[in-house]
Amino acid sequence: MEGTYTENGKSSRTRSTRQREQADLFNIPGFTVQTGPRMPRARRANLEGLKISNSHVLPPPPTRAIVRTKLKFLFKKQLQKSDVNSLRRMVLPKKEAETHLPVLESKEGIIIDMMDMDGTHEWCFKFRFWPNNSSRMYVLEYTGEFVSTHSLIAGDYVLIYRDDERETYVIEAVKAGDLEMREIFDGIDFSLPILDVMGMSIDYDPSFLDDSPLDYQGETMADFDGLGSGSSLVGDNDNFPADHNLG
DNA sequence: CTAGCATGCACCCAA
DNA sequence: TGGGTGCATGCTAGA
Repeated sequence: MEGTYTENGKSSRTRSTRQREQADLFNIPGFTVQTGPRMPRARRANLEGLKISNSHVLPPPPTRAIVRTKLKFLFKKQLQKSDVNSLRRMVLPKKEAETHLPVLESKEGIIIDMMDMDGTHEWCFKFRFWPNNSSRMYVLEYTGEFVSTHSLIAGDYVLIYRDDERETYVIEAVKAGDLEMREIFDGIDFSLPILDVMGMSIDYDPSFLDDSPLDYQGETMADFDGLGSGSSLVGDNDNFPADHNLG
């Protein structure tokens, strides 16, 4: 039983100070500073109302292609062990999450649909944050099947794009060794700040990918039923920062 | 000194 | 009782 906080001595702020700041920042009702065993946690939020399927991935649509679709590269994330383990969640870089993903008003977060660049999946993730010290920690939940589908391991990458025409996000799994090849073939430096990359207005044609099991037949994402207005990008465009509307 | 983030782990709940 | 969830803890980089 973890009953006391063990300061590592690197910070002059005590845990209680940090927790008080955290409580103030997020206006947590009934919060009192922990000085002993952890407080009992609130009852777990009921997710039933969110109508998330068990697998959190929508049924595989017919094979479709993402060809010459205008995609804006938003950011990439190198996966850590904790991103690919059984917890089925990914920690997102704070700056990128706040800049490029919908603004979260509550820690409960939102459901966000992402098209898979492989053209055969549409993923239903939960984008939320955890209060963390006096800041936030952004996570993408229900990523387990995405990770297993693409056999992702620590060191691999996920790339997040924005499709402004369809007003949806696109997620791509990239193996660690493949990112360099992507930069070479696409001429994109994924390490660049986002505005530098966005200025290129990526015309993305993934058909060169050898590891794609798909048959790109010149269709567009618009050909796929279910990705139109019904796509449940919770927290609609009003929530997007202005720079999402470039182009 | 602070913020960001990877990860540990207490706690909750369904089986 | 085991797995999942939510938050705490500790490490690291940068201001």
